[in-house]
Amino acid sequence: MNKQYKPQEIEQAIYDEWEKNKCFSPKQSSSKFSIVLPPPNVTGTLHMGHAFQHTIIDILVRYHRMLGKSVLWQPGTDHAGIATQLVVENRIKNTGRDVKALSREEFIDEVWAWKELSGNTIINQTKRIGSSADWSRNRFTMDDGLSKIVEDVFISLYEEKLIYRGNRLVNWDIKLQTAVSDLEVVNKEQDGYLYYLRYQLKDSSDSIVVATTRPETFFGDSAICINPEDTRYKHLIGKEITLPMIKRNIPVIQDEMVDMDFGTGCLKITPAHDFNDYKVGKKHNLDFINILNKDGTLNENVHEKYIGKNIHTVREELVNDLEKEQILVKKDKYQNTVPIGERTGEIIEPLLTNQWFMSMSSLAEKGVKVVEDKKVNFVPKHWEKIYFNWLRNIEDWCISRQIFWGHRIPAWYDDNANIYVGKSEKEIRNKYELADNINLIQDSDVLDTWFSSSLWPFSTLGWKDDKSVFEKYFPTNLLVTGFDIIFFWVARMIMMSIKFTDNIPFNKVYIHGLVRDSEGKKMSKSIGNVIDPLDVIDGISLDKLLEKRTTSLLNERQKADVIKKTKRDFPTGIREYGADALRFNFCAMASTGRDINFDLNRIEGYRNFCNKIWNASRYILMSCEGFNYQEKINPNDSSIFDKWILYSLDNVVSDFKKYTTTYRFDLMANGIYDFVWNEYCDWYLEISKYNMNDVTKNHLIFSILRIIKLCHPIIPFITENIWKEFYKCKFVTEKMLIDSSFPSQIRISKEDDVEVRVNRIREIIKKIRKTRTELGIHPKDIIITKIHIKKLEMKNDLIEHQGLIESMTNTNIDITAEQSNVSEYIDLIDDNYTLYLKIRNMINIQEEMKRIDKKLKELEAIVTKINFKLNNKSFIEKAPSEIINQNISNKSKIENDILSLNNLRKTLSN
RNA sequence: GGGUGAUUAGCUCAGCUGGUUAGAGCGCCGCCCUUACAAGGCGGAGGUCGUAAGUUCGACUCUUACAUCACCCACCA
Repeated sequence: MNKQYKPQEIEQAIYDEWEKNKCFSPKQSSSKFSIVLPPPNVTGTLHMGHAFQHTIIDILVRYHRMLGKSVLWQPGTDHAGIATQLVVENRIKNTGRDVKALSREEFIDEVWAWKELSGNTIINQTKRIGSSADWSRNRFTMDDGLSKIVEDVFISLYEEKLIYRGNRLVNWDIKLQTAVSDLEVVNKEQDGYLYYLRYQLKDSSDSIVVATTRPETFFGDSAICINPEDTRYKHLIGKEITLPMIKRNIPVIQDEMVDMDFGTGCLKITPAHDFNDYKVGKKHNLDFINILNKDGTLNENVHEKYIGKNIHTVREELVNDLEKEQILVKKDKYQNTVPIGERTGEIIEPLLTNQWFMSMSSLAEKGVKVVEDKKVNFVPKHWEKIYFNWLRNIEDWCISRQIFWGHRIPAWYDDNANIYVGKSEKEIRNKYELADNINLIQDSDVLDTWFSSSLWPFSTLGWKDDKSVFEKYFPTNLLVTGFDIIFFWVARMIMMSIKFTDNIPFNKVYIHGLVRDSEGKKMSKSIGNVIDPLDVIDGISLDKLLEKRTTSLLNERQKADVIKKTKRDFPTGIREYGADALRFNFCAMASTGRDINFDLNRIEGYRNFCNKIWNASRYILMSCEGFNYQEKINPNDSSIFDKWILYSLDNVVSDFKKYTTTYRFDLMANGIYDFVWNEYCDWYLEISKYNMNDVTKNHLIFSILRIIKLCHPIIPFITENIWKEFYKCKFVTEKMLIDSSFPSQIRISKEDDVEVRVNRIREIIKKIRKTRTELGIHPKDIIITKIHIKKLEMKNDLIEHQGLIESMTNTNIDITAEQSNVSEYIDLIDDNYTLYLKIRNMINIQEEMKRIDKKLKELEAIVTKINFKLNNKSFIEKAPSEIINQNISNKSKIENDILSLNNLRKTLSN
């Protein structure tokens, strides 16, 4: 074995070996564990969020595999309609070609080519992280099988009238020229104005003033609305006003939805361009006047001067004109929110169009129920509230998109706009007995990408094509995903599964946090703080990192900023830390659903931890060369240290199991870290050096193998590699760690005092070491020490391990029955013993005295506090006895410390 | 406007159903290149747990109010 752990030399080979040996395919077993991977979008490469998610899933997958279950991790990728289409459009543009010149078929071919590229990149990245998914079952949402299911589901929902086509107000993305769902719209605050417009009454010289943030929509007004309680305008109800410029007459109506205190109390109603107005329009049976073309230009319903102008840029000109004509009364600064398309960043316009909708209320009800009934559980639980809230206020889902990339809607129209839904034109002609001379055209729209995603847990698991797989692995045990897609995906999967399989898709939903940068900022290309998981695994030079972060930035100032910050944060680039360190980091950071601040220092710490395990293993292999290892431990041979470490290890194992069910990955990682480093390496391995006999060797191998197994789910590469070394030495018979079984509890009869006895010895060692460094005694100077034992039960242990203590403290020890009060000794007092250290060449007496006085003060304050408690009558009466005893024993311990310090003080002052 | 989460050491975070001298990693300080590991060893400094009140024998932990930050939902044009 190498002296240093070098992840880049081992990881690739190990992964290849796992794949070659088909280690990721489910084994035969009566119990199963199944999980689907949230399919990443084929929009490019994986980011830190994916790496985090994969790590969490992989830890559980490997753990359950080691429990001997039939484990299926179903991987795949998502076609991600709009997002992917945009990426490909940009690519085409960047090569200087015209996207619009391409036919639908040509464009889709381009996307498929891109999909190959991106899909492969993603799979390779996933592998580099160590994910043990069953690649033989890899799926893509637009695979034939999955597409067929999408089609079937659509048809069946249509036949049940849960999918319908309707002319409705939808969120229209002008840039993409497609409808998008409510969820794909984000609201942004913006500085704007509130414009006051004067409308003239018909047949009267009177006028009224309305306030609006969108003056350009007045061409589409079909009423003025006032609150029935508003005495200022009561006389106007039923009258008509004439719209400026276009001179169209519209009625004045009343509705209590109008806020009398806002603006003038008069509200213009534009039913075809505002969601609230749409409702008013429906309620009062108003005209729906559309003023917009699909490309965002104004149509012939506006004044001719503005026809063909863009609705987003026409405002300034229009307002100027209104001002000239004295229609604009005034404008006030006003902060309002505008809807922005999530993908394009363009302002979304409400637009009246024909779209396909899915009726949600009945499905949502069932979706609520399974969570209420605890058939599906969210971790952390508070997400259930958010889930309920959304489902209980759900609107129908607009599922059609006017783009090319996606599942084409299986609907055809004849020349009279009759709708036929079916698998193909041929099937439809049969089904509806349509004559050949009837012209049929397929709907050009595709489905919202989340439609196919919502079927993912069953469409990938053989719902239609492999009953044995479906029955065995569905429902899955768990879903691991981010909170940002609870509505988009999680809720819809639950609803669709119930609808089509009559079952839930998963029992548990573990919601993890977001991976942010080290300052807690969202990682984003425009801020230039993105770190690629592969760059942490493989390392990257500063130059390359700068290039990566700035190539997509156009703004020069932004570029300079990013360069400056990157140089500050990564002056020498990023070193290669390996996948295991990255994984351990994610594990350690994954506390209950909180966001993660990604910090390279942390990674380095965990890389060091891997190195620690590496070297601990190396030490044991070196020490046990040629040793005839017996897998069975005979407790009669074990020293108290052997027993102690086995007990502790047992606790770590049972904690690990507990944390897999409570999803406390952070505690899992910390428990292992603490045990391996601070107990196993710092103490047990050090102790073993003093007494390297066959019994010790046997325990060393036994314990390290358990540790390697325990760590494998988190850090699979390094542990598998170490395992190979043990296999070579014939210490293990199973060839591959991934196939081995997770450690079970060792049931050696517990001896309660083992830990106490070991700790006493550790205490003595620590006390001596502490005193040595505090007094500035060089490590090489031997300290003459006497130990006076007060508690007889300690004596045997002390005598037995005297040499060990001497070697670990560099002392010469005399175990004596007598108290000593020779002045060249200082005494450290404990309940059970007193240590006398013969100290020469003391230094810095002044400073030591100061330190001692400070410590004394602290301890005395604590004693005072405890005394206060113990003297408190109600405390004695009401507190449980074990708490009281604890206080009493603490008190005596601290009083000993005080005594020691006082003695030390006395010795020093002489 | 409604909701959720957060606020603990210089930084990043643990602290479960109230009871330890409030912990860890990184960073910092001192000593040590002791043949598993300097990506290391030994030791150390550093916190009135956001503020205020309340419940309790006892509050980092429970209650209420407030402050600050983050996010989500709905938006009065």
